[in-house]
Parts: sequence; C-alpha cells; structure tokens
Amino acid sequence: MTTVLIADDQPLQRFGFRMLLESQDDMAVLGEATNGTEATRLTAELHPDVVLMDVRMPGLDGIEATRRIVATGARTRVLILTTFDLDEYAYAGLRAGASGFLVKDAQPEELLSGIRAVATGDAVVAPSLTRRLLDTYAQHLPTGTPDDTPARAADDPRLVSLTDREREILTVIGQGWTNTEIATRLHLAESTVKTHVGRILSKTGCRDRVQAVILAYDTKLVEPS
Amino acid sequence: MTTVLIADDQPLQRFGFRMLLESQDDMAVLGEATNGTEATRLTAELHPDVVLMDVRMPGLDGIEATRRIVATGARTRVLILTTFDLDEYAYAGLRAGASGFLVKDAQPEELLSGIRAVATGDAVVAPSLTRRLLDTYAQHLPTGTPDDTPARAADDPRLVSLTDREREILTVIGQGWTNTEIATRLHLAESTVKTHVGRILSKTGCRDRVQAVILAYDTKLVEPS
DNA sequence: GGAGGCGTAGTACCCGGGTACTACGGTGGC
DNA sequence: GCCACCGTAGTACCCGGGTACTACGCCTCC
Repeated sequence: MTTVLIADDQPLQRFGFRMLLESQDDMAVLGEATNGTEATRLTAELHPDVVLMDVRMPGLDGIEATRRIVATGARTRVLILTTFDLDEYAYAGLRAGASGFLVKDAQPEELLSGIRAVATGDAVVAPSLTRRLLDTYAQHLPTGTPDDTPARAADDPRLVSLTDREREILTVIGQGWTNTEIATRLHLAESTVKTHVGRILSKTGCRDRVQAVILAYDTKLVEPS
Repeated sequence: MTTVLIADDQPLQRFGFRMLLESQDDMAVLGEATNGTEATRLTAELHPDVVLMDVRMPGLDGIEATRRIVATGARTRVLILTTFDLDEYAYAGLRAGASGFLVKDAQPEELLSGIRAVATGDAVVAPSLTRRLLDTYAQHLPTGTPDDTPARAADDPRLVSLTDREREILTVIGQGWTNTEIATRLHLAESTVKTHVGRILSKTGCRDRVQAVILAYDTKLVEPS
C-alpha cells in the first residue's frame, strides 16, 4: 500500500488527484495540504510514502517545501507536479531533492506509475523535461575527442535557464553587492533589481541570495580572489 | 593646510582633538560628526583631507562609515582611532579601506604626524598593531626553505582573530545555513547564533553574511563543490 | 582570587531582502 | 499581426538578519 499526501492550492485539482488515487486499491490518500507549510507539517505528522507536490502555492511554495521535507531526512519521497514553466522549475525542484518531476497534463497512468516508482525509491522525470535535461547535459558529457576548454562553467546546467541579464545580476550578487548597490551601479530601480533577484532565485532553486552566492562560486561564475 | 573632520561620539574626545589640531598652524578642523552617518554626509559636503574616525559610534560605526567614504572614490583619507580592542577591529578597518589605524592613547605628536602622513597618501598603523600584523603575516611570507603545506588557508590573516567556535559558525554560514538552521543543528539558541554572527562580522569587517560567505570561499574555509 | 576571554542567552528595535502581484514597451519568431 | 519573452518598474507586505545592549557561568592565567 502506497500512502500519499496531496499538496495543491486548487481544491478542484486536489479532488481530481484524490479520485484518481482512491480508484487504485494499492494507494491511500493520507491527507491534503493547501500550501507548502501545511505540506511540511502534515508530512512530519503522517509520514506518507509520497508527497504529490504542486510547485505554485501561496506562502511557502512547493520547491521550498520539498527542500524542507528532504532536509528532515524522512523517507518520504516528493513528486513535483507543475502545469507548465518546465524550464523554470525543473532544476529548482530537482536540486531541492525531489524524486520526480511531472507535468499535470500527463496521462493518469503516467502519474500513477510515477507515484509507484518514487515510492520504491526510483526517480521519474517528465519525458519533455528528460529531453531538455539530456540536451543540456549532453554538452558536458565526455566526448571522444579530448576537450581542452577548461570547464567553461558559465553555462553550468544550473544556470542555463538564466537570461544574460540575470547572469549578470547573479555575478554581482556573488560579489556581495546589496540590492541598493546593484541598482545604483547598474542604473536600475531597486524594484527592478528585486524582480531580477527573485527570478534568479526561483529559477536556480536558491532559497536566498546567500545560496545564490554559493551557487555563483560553485559554478565558477565568480572566482575566489 | 590639512583639513580634518572629526568623527567621535564623545564630546570631550572631540574637544580634545579639536584643541590639539587647532594648535597646529598647518591644520584646520572643518567640522565634527557624532556618528557614522553624519561622518559620511559631512565628508561628502566638506571634502576634508582626513577624517579622524572613531570605531565605536552609535548607529553607523566607524568601519562601515569608512567603507562608504572610501567607496565614493573621494580623495579623503580615513584615519581610524580606537581605544583598545585592537585585534578586533584592525582587519575590519583596514579592509574597509582606511589609510591608518591608531590607538587613542598615542602621544599627541604621533597623532599629528599620523594625520600628516595619511593626508599625503601614506599609511600609518599603530606600532602595537604593526607588530601583530607582522607576526600574522610572517607565517605567510615565502621562506627560504620550500613550504609544501598547500595553503593551510584556515589561518588566513583575515580569520586569525576568530575563535574556534566562530570559525565553525562561519563555515556553516558559508554553506548557506540560516541562523535558525544553525541554531537547530548545533543545538543553540538563535540569539546565541546571532551573537556569534555579529562578532564574526565585526571581526572580519564583513558587512553582512553574504560577504561572510564570500570570505569563507576566498579563504578556502569552505570549498566549491 | 581577581581579570579577562569565551560561549552561551536574552530583549528590543530597525531595515534590507524576498514574495506576490501587476504592468508596459521592445523585440523576435511564427 | 500576434504572441512570447525579456527587461524594466511599481506597490504592499512580512520576516529574517543585523545591531545594541546586558548578563552569566566556566576557564585559564597571573
């Protein structure tokens, strides 16, 4: 028996999932959460095998909730669901420690088999995303011919979804600039800077600018001095 | 004529400095500031040759004020003064871009010659501090015998004044932990964590934890993964 | 046995950072 | 010509981080 917690802010969506899952005699829905905080709490309480996690939720989003659940060390697996915006959240979700990433317009059978897969410790990724992941990673796989480009790390997988401008901003974040400084020195409104920073964080799955700095160093976007 | 701005929160101290400086016919006191914010503002207004900067001031302290003044690119030099706590602030002050660092119990002549020195672009450091700086750096100077220790960077000059515990905390800051996480995982009260973090920032001269992360990477306290 | 350093802890306060939105002009692709 | 993406900008709101203090038990060193 696979126990599942549903985390989605849309009641109708939750209802659909519940109906689907309860139609299976090897699955049981332990509860429903309407936001990330609730998802985290209920997971700690109910210990489901799998959390079906929506990305976009008010308050604590699915990515961050995933991170927290994984951080507790519980054996609960998280399967992230999203409507679209694949590129946007894929890395974030997987970095957060999710066991899978599916799109909501998947066939019901795909979802069910996905749940069964992650419950047993496997991982699943939506085919459309798998493709993109492969394309991305392919450039970084060892080739037959020796590759002497010394880790052109600026196009690290974790950064691919960033626009040039965002990468620029991430660089100066990595140099320790505050939002105000970025605004002044780059001749931008502080609100614009915040918009950029917010998008960078969500795309990369970083919780805050501190982790963004770490990412910038890890990807060699900025180098230790 | 060397023009000077006095920044100190103690009226009596300011008075003493003013008297001393005005007794010299090659020096003029342009004004007095009682905190860092005022010091920054008055510097921008009056363009003194030298700011005599106290470290401990309410609100914006002397270190941060120094950083801001230096950041403006003005040709004003900052000479930092402190009562004691040399180790504590020395690095912070020098990293902030100060041209000098003197102790308040110095002889009046020392102070005067110090001011003249920094006004002409030289740098001065209190002898007691010089000693310590040398001791610190000496370990890092190239020796006659080849040194095969691969940059045991944990005792980087910028970190020497940190206690073991503080270094520990800095490490996890560098790993992106929030104060709450540090408190939980290290079994501490959050207030304790904040105390540690505050001391780390003031000792290292970092403005905030973001810069602390950068420092942690630069000193190889934490390594890119 | 005092002094000082260290690690711990607390309170009160303020501000910058981050989130959640909306919006709008430019540009490039279909 | 329209749609999607990008860069820009704004408002409103909340919270974590940082500062400024005080305090106390434990060591170590003189």
